[in-house]
Parts: sequence; structure tokens; C-alpha cells
Amino acid sequence: MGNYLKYDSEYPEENIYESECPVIYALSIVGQKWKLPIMWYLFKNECTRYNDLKRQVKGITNMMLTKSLKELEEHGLIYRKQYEVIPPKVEYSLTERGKALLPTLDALYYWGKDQIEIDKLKNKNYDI
Amino acid sequence: MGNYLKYDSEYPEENIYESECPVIYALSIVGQKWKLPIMWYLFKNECTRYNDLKRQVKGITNMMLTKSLKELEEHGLIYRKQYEVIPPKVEYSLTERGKALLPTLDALYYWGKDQIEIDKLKNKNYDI
DNA sequence: CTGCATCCACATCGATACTG
DNA sequence: CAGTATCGATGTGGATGCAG
Repeated sequence: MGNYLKYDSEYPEENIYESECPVIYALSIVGQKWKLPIMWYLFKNECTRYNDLKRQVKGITNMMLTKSLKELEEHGLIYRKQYEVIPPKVEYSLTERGKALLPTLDALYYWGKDQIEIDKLKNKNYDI
Repeated sequence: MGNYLKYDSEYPEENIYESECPVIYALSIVGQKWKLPIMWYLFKNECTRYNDLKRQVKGITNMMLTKSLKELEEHGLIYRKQYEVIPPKVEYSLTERGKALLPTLDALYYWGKDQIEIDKLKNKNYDI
């Protein structure tokens, strides 16, 4: 306990974006719009094909799905299994490291849920 | 345990960005570039003035600091205390709700730290 | 079926200068 | 001291069409 956002940098004067804060780094990996939804569906369905994901992650385009999957794979959060058949068949699944992120998101989930309630009570509607 | 990224929507067919996923919502509040660093410094120094923050959060501009502080205050994560003196004096501090987020970030911290190690071992340098 | 390429809209962020 | 205002750069996400 009690470490929180401690930065490892030995140079306290530098911009933290030039050091390597693990929290910032984590968010740079999964903080974009579609990464978490994709991981969420892969958590529910251990093994999912490209078009299944596209159907389940409502509103995502081919471009963003492809891009997100590729980046998640490069960071070792998901596993891509390609079958050499025609027509092509590709299955995606979470790696252990990908699954390891979910409990943390669980905590974020409950915090966010409280926030939503609070903001509703305050009648804050952000419709410009 | 075990709820993870469960969405509350009663309409499973809709785009999740039209429902209210608490995780997405949480990231919309603290996911931007400077919010977490600011909160981190407010956690270390219970009460901090505007220009102190500007000095400590290396690289931030007046505009981004002002904007971030205002949004954090609107969401009830920080408290703004203004003294009616000349020259102006304003102190910022974390609210209980703001502090409640830190343990979650702690978990993200350790996950991100492991990720950094893994990426280093893979010799992945993203310098185009 | 599983993507990639192109072009474009929009939001975020930064640099600089200025104010009560 | 504690901000605002303006403009411009950059990046992220979207629409559409095409390819292996």
C-alpha cells in the first residue's frame, strides 16, 4: 500500500512525460476509445473472430478494430491465431497479461459508477 | 468480485458509447494528459497553490492547468479555496472522492510497471 | 472473411501574449 | 498571483471504398 503514483525517475526536475510513469504508460496502451470495450468482449467470449467482434463492439469501424487489435497484440494483451484457410479465419483471445488488467478496471468501474450517480444528482448534463 | 466491465445498459444492442459504462466514464474524467499528474501532486501536498502546481507539474501551460483544475473541480475531485486578498491566493486540495481514486491508480501503476519491463525486454522502441 | 488505404472532421494540446 | 484569449499544430477517430 501507499505507493500510488510514484514516479521512478531519478531526475525530479524533468517533465513527467519524459520520464516513464507506469500509470501514464498503462493508459497509453488501453486508454483509447475502443481498447477496453474490445478487451471486455474478449473476456466474455474467450475466443472470438474478427467479424464477431465487429458485430459485438457496436459502432466500431473496420479501421479502428484492425488498428486496436494490432496494437493490443503488439503489447501482448491479446493473442491472434490465424488459420491458413480460405476464406480466412482469425481468432482473438486475451493473454494472461490482458486478463491481469481486468481486476484493476473492476475497481475503476465502481469508482466511475459512483461518479455517475453524483453527477446525476448535481443535474449536470453536458449538452453544451 | 467478478463483475468487471459489466455494462448496466438494458439495451444490449446499442453502441456502448451511447450507454454509460462507468469505466469509460471514469477515463473521460481523469484520462486526459494532465489530470492524473495534478492529482498526484495534490496527493503529496495536501494544499497547493496555483503557481506551486505549475512549477511542480513540469511542462504544463497556464491554459491546460486552468482547464484541468476547473474540470476536476466540476467533477468534485478537487476543492478550490479562494482567499479574497490582493494579490490573489487560491489553494487546491483533493476531496475524499478524489482520494478514493488513488488506490485504483495504484493497481494500474503496478500493471503498467510490468508492461514497461516486458516492452523493454522485447526491445520495442516506437521511434517510427 | 479479414483486413488496408485514403481522405477528412473534430477534439486536444501547445505557444504566446495579455488582464484584473 | 491566478488566470484568459487567440491561433495554430497535432492526433485521434470516422466514412468510404477496395484487396487478398
